[in-house]
Amino acid sequence: MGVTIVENQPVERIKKIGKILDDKKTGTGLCPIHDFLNHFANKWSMLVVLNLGYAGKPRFSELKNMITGISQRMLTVTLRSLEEDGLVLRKLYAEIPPRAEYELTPLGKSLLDVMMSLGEWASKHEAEITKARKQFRKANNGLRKK
Amino acid sequence: MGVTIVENQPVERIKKIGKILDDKKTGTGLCPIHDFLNHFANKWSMLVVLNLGYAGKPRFSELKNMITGISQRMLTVTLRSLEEDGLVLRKLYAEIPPRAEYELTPLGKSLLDVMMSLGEWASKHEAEITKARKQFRKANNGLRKK
DNA sequence: CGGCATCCGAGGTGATACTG
DNA sequence: CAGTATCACCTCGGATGCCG
Repeated sequence: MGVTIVENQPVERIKKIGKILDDKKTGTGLCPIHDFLNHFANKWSMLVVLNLGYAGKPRFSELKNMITGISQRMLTVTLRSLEEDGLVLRKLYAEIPPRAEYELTPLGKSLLDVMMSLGEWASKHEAEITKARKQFRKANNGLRKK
Repeated sequence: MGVTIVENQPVERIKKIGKILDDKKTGTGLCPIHDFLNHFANKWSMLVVLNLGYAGKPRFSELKNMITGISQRMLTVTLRSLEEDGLVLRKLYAEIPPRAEYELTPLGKSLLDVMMSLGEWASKHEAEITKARKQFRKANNGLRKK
């Protein structure tokens, strides 16, 4: 029987990945996903997007309270970055005291869908990963250790 | 009229996100997605997973050549981390010269699906983001600048 | 309240050299 | 070939203080 060929891996999938990876260079010389990750692969961006999707139009302090462990600075920086990328819309009301509202743009909402998939995956497989980590550490205890 | 309620945002989606965010704490006191991101939110992990999904069972050096810009060290570290999380399987053949093969575990393949969604999103919206960035910079030139 | 500027330490990342 | 080890950098991210 066919040992390695195709296996249960659809050829179509391979093509898809190839497209993601190769895609006409972005001018930066990187594939789109790479370029995307450069800006977006940090733990706060995704959490902010998810929480914005959850909350609707939270104010700055509301958002800060929602996201466990985030500092004011990081929330500011992350929001600014997302705003710059066109994923988040910032509305500042010139009131006293000042008020700011944040919400996802349509582009941001489209990303939210993907983020949700990722979140659901994490939620679903979290236990598996934790288990794998323990096994790994047990198996390699004193082996690959320094 | 109901100003903020529901809007065009399905209630079901809100519930889903809430679940992702709140889920019974992971023991670390963080929601699953947060915990996941702590280990996984760096630019290399996702690229390695995607390339492994693409290549099948590449050797170390093959993988290194596939991923633009990654250093030997970072590839090693990333692979080790993924292996520890149970996403990647490493087969080392005791030959001369040595040979190592890497492949995704079933768990890793399930993540691949999600990564592909992310990759397709990035590929699809990359131009939009680039455009948004330029606009943002133009609009705020000398405004929010230092 | 909603930021921004600054300082500073910890850790991520790369270059280089070495080993089995 | 497939790593490990060491070092040096340099960005990330927290703490603090100030402003509109």
